[in-house]
Amino acid sequence: MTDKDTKGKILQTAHELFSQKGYDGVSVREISKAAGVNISAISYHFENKEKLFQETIRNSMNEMANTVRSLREELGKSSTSELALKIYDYFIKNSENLKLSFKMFVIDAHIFPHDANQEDDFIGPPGGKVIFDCIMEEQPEAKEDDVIWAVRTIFTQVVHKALLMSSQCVNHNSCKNMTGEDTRKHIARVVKVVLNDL
Amino acid sequence: MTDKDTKGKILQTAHELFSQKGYDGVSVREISKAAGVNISAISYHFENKEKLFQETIRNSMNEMANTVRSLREELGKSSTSELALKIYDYFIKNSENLKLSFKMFVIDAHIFPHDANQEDDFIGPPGGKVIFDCIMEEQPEAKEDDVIWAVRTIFTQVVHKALLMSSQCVNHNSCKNMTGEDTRKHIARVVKVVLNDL
DNA sequence: GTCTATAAATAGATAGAC
DNA sequence: GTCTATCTATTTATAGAC
Repeated sequence: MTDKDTKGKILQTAHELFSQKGYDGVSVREISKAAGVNISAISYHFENKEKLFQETIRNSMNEMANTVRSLREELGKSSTSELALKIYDYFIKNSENLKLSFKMFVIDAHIFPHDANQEDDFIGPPGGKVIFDCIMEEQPEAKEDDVIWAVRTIFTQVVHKALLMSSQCVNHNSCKNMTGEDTRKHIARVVKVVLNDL
Repeated sequence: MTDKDTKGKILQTAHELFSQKGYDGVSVREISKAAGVNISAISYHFENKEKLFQETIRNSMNEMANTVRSLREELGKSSTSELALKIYDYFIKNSENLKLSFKMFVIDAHIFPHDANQEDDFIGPPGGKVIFDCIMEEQPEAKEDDVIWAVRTIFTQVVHKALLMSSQCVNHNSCKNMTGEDTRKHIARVVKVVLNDL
């Protein structure tokens, strides 16, 4: 089973490098070297660089949605605020996933696979459906449109804050005096006022 | 004065292309060709690709902050909601600026110039100081920490929404059913609930 | 200040042996 | 399924004529 080993190592390494440097910032040579496999193994397993990237994105989006789901299950019937912070913590800890899913979504949009979001029924970010359900349990009387607004507002804050915190820009003026705890308080407050408006 | 012409054309073209494709996605050849100048003119005027990029970023950040300032002056003593929507409209119309300032801030952070934000006194995004002032005029009794939270929350929504709208991802599942008017309503509502909490 | 020509490195992809 | 070797194109950067 050297197949699965090699293919898996390539995928994992590609994930890391693409999220750090973007699609154009990484060469297939670099990926193969970092993964400890031969260059031509990438062509063999993924046909070309573009298809490797798309496969990586698909994995990343799926993992994101699945993780949000499992975070919700772990927490049980908890508050939306707790869930949002759990998701934030996950993004910080596994920032590669977030960067791949969002940054590439915006920057390398031309090669972003259109079937990457598995939640075809839900209009929103991957994992958004879980937050939606959480809010609906907390406030069963809320209208659906309002809850979708709430999900997007909360998710935007979580993603944006996690992106800034996990980037190298924390030394920049705009991010100065921004600690992880400050950001958590910021998010919690956003959740509070958003839910108050439902 | 072919000097200023050439240098200016390079800067303008670099601005467009970098914001579309990112630092690694554009070659200096491509820039020189699109700008209608000779390749070596870039080395001559900017030394190398990296310094051209940093100069472009600095211009973009300055223009962003200046525009937000002038939008505020145009509006006179208006509501924060109106200002936020004006800024959103500006980002949509001039999305290259936003992409350069934010996307590169996150993705090409390793070459982001540390002196790009001219508002050294204010902790927040370029242009954030203007929103801060606007809120303080609207609610003079508000505490500074609360207003900073409000600025960041509002600005995050505006930037994030504008980024999504100006990307090619509008055909993606996550962005389906998202029109410009929906987004404006979304932002207006966020401003409303945030200011209510001050 | 602008040009041509070119150096030197690196890119993605593949042919063919094993 | 993995390897070496290599093709072709493109990259940044610069030397030197005008």
